[in-house]
Amino acid sequence: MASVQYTTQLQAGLGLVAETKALLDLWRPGMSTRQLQEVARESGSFPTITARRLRNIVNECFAPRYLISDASPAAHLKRLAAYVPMADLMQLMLLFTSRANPILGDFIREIYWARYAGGYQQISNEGARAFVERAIDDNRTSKRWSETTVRRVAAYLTGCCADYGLLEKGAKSNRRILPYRVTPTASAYLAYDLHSKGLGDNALLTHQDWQLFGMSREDVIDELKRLSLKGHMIVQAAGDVVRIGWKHQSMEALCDVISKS
DNA sequence: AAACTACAAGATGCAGCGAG
DNA sequence: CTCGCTGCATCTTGTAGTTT
Repeated sequence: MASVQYTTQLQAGLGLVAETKALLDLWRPGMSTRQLQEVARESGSFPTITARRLRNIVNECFAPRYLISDASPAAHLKRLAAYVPMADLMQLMLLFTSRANPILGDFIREIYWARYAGGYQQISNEGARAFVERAIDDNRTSKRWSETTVRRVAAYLTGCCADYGLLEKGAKSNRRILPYRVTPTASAYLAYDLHSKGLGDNALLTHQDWQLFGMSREDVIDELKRLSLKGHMIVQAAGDVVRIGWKHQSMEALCDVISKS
């Protein structure tokens, strides 16, 4: 159990799909958070947004999600953005947003997929609220949140899921669960991402990031086998041991191959 | 029963504030 | 300064009451 603290950072912005895409266009490798903020302000891409709000979006949402690890997420997404469908980008945004905001990742892993598997039709903000209250009881927050903050963070969790396509959109307190499945682009990216971080082939299969997409170890193996048909890798499964032959030399190489397919 | 209206309740965008 | 939390304003949605 990663005992990372939960924060209310999601409140600075939920999915921000369109804003993220616009910022990726403006961002250049090597650009700092502050520079991006300035470029965005002067670009005219955000005519209706105040400087204060832009600071929220860039510093509290874009930077923690995509400018970590030497900005590699931003660099990769920028490479992909022009070529791959929005649905693929949104899955990767979900991945990075969940890593930046552990409360969202845990909510998806523990509540969303449990409800999905249980055959429920919808998830309510009340349900999300119960999750938040339990987290506070478990000392996952630095202090006990106020009543309004609990209610709002609960709504942000479901709202963010809606932005990324896991739940029905719109301002609702009870959202329908939508069919959701990892795409080949997202799974190939995640597999190579974990590999490039130094995870062994077997440890990689059970990494918690797969559970954002509701995938068990066996689901991951099946998915990697499908990817092998596309030539991304070679998978050898013998009993409990899995060996993967990695075809691409780097994340950059993978992104280029995906873009050209 | 359907359509319309008015109002309450809820959701979200935004920005200020205190702590460190 | 940055980070994390919360209050406020606005917009959206649900609903009760009224009219057709």
